[in-house]
Amino acid sequence: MSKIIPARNGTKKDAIILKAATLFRKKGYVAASMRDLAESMGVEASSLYNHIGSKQELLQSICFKVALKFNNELTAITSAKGKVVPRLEALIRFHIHMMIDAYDEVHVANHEWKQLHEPYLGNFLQERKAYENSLIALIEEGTAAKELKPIHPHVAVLTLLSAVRGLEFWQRHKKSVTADELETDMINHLLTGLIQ
Amino acid sequence: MSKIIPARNGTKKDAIILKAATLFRKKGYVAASMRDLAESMGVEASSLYNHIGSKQELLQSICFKVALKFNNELTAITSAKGKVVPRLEALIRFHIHMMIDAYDEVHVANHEWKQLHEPYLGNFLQERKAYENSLIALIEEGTAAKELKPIHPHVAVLTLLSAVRGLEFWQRHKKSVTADELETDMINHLLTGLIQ
DNA sequence: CAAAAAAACTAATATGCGTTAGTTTTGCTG
DNA sequence: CAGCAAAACTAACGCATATTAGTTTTTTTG
Repeated sequence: MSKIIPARNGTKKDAIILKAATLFRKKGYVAASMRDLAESMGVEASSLYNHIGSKQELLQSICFKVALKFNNELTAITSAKGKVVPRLEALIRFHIHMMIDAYDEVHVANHEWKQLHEPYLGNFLQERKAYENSLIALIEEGTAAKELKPIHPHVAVLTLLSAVRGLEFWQRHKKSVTADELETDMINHLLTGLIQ
Repeated sequence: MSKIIPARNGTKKDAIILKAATLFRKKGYVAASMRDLAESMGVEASSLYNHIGSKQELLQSICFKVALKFNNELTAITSAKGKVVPRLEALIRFHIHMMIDAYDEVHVANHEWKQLHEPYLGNFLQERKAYENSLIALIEEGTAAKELKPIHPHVAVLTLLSAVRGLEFWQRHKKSVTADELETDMINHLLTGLIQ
């Protein structure tokens, strides 16, 4: 018999959620079994149920924890005063840092939300939509102030969000590019383009 | 009893693969069952096996069909003569068109390749890596010719590929932005930036 | 140190899965 | 229309799954 070790500054439940995020990222939510998860914690599958309600609850915790963090940051940024460009830059930097600090959880929220049950699925999509709309408003503010080029704001948001989401593929290049270089180059690319 | 209707200019197997792509995109490969697939074709699950080898084979067909199309196009573009920028532009346009014409299959190849068994998983990743490397070489060519800004080519490729991959989220906005507007705006954004 | 609570265990349940075997129906071909 | 191949069907297999029930072990508490 082994024991579940609580997460740093957290409960045993938190520890399970963290391991679940790693496992769900690696294998996908459906393909990852509770036995896999239990094994990775050195425990039998049924023992997990002393701490959690269900497998689905784990996914919900992960997805909404991530959503909350992004929402808090975006709210701070959109409600701040000042030029749009530096605020946009701050948001991109935040996305990059989230992808580095909470890689597994962000990855799972991005890829496995489909497996959420109702009403969580609907809530999650609604939060995403709201996030997108706030960002669209920020772009429009920038275009109106002539800080940004005239561009269809939906397209700009799509490009921005997709680009930062793609940071999940960056793990492979960690050796050749540092996080700082990445940040600088990506922000430059997204804000000022590739062409000399 | 119903019947499987062959794909236009194709076999019944092709028809199954097409439906599988749609189903795998909607529910994910693991969550999608052969019974789901059969039902969507108006047939019993076991009947599918008169035409296909296995569920896994369906995923393999989808992933490698997509990979082949992308590889062919990139080979044509990288081996062409001329300036880098218009070639890069052509590649981005190709990605956009693929996402519109073969949405389900591209989506599945992008999201479900993890579920490929060896040696297909290894082959697929190798093809992706080669694709990325060719694109990096193209960017480096552009930087050397001073057509492009000095940027870490890994970052540029990551940003470009991620942005076009994100087109899968565009279905929602089809009403407010046409494919042509999307193409123009995204290419402008990626090549010349957002800032006025 | 005894009682109580927490958390592990074993065993089992019901369900759904991919796939196979064997059989029947359909539809083409001579 | 007979014979044959293609393709559908029903039924079942073996296996993995999430979860529950009941029990035992460990840890905490008074």
